[in-house]
Amino acid sequence: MPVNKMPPRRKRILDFIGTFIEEHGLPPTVRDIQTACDISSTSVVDYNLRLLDRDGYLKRRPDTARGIELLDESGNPRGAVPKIQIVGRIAAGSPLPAFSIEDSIAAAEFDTIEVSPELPRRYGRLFGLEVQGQSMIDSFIDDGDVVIIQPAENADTGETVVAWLKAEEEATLKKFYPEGSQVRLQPANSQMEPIYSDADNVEVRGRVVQVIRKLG
Amino acid sequence: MPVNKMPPRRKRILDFIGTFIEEHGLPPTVRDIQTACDISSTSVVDYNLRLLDRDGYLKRRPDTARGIELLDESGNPRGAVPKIQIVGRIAAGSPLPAFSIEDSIAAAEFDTIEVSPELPRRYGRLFGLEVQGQSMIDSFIDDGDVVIIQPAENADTGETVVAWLKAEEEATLKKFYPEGSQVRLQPANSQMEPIYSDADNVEVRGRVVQVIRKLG
DNA sequence: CCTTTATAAGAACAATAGTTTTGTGAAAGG
DNA sequence: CCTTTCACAAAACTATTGTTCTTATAAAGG
Repeated sequence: MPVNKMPPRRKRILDFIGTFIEEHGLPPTVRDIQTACDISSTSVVDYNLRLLDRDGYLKRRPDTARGIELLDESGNPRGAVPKIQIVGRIAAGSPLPAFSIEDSIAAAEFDTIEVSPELPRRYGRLFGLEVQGQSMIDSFIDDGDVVIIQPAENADTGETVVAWLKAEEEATLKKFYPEGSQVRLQPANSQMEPIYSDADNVEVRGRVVQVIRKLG
Repeated sequence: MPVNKMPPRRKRILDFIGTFIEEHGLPPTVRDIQTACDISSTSVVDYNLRLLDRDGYLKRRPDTARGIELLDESGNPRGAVPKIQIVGRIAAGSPLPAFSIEDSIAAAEFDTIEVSPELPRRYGRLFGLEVQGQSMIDSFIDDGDVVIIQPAENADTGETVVAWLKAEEEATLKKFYPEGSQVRLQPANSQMEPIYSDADNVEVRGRVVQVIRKLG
């Protein structure tokens, strides 16, 4: 059952559980839900929780007080600190690592970076790349910076993307401007000159969502 | 009672609660703690929980299943999404806003930014500044970037700091190198020249912990 | 009209889980 | 030596909270 076609009462229950956890730091009891959602019986709450469980919105721990755990779209526990895998390094002239998420999960040898929970909430599945060297200097990106990327094969005009230039075998981080059969790749730094390339030569690998520089 | 002088059993209980919440998404019961920490009676768990509560390590909700909430050093609930206040804007030539946290809390009109929970855990109290214009271009910092800062009056050699130049009435973000009665302020960009100033003229306002650039 | 299904209600039940009471031994202070 | 405090233990008690059973209603399908 999709979230937009959910009976209002069930949606209300689901929402309440989220805000309750947010507010109190622990899940609500069946009776908490009952009173908050104006339900006359605990059995009705149980009934709806069972359906929400069945449809993958939450997981219930049987015979456990407050044994409710909210899940995200992919079935993972929500509220867990989002750790984003740094699947490789990006540097002009060096190929990008495989973009397959499955590969990344299989090989658990990658570094991770903690990000704000807001990010996965807004953008879904993300991955990170560490910038090596000062090849991205024209976009204010320093050696060691981590760019958080949402996988994508295409981008809107003006979006900052990870672009792969086939002929040059070069990855770069630029603003994306399709211009007919050409593509203009504009550095964030307005003092630098854009790159023009044939549209066939440019592959968008993902949208850049955030750049993080750790210091100290 | 400081955490390093805590009886081992109590420390073990505190640690267990943390990992349990991390793993299960809800706090443990008294009996969960009992078995995990090899304690013979629930009353002993209760006894230690009471002391941990008294000393500000956690908060207990009476008569509530799993009513344990871990607190951080400042007494705020842990696990809550850390929202950091952007207390003002930084730009060369314009004065910095007041650094008093109390003022910031009083005036609730500020924007906030969500960061990784790791940050407050490692650095304690933080605040944010939004960079205005391209005055920090020499440190790879763009217009609109947010710098996360730990308040501090002094810094170690080589740390990146927010420095206030009294005579120039100018705030800047540089690496800090004290050299006798002089201070060298080195941009992160190695191609740019450092600033030298009299030590009396330089006030450290805080250490830069992270730089965040939002895109998309 | 009958059957099925989804949803809801009320009440009672049973398991889970917080609290209390009583007691013990060791260490500290006088 | 006595008292107090701290830390722990065992058992019983009570409150909370998940679960189940029975019944009811409305909508849908035939």
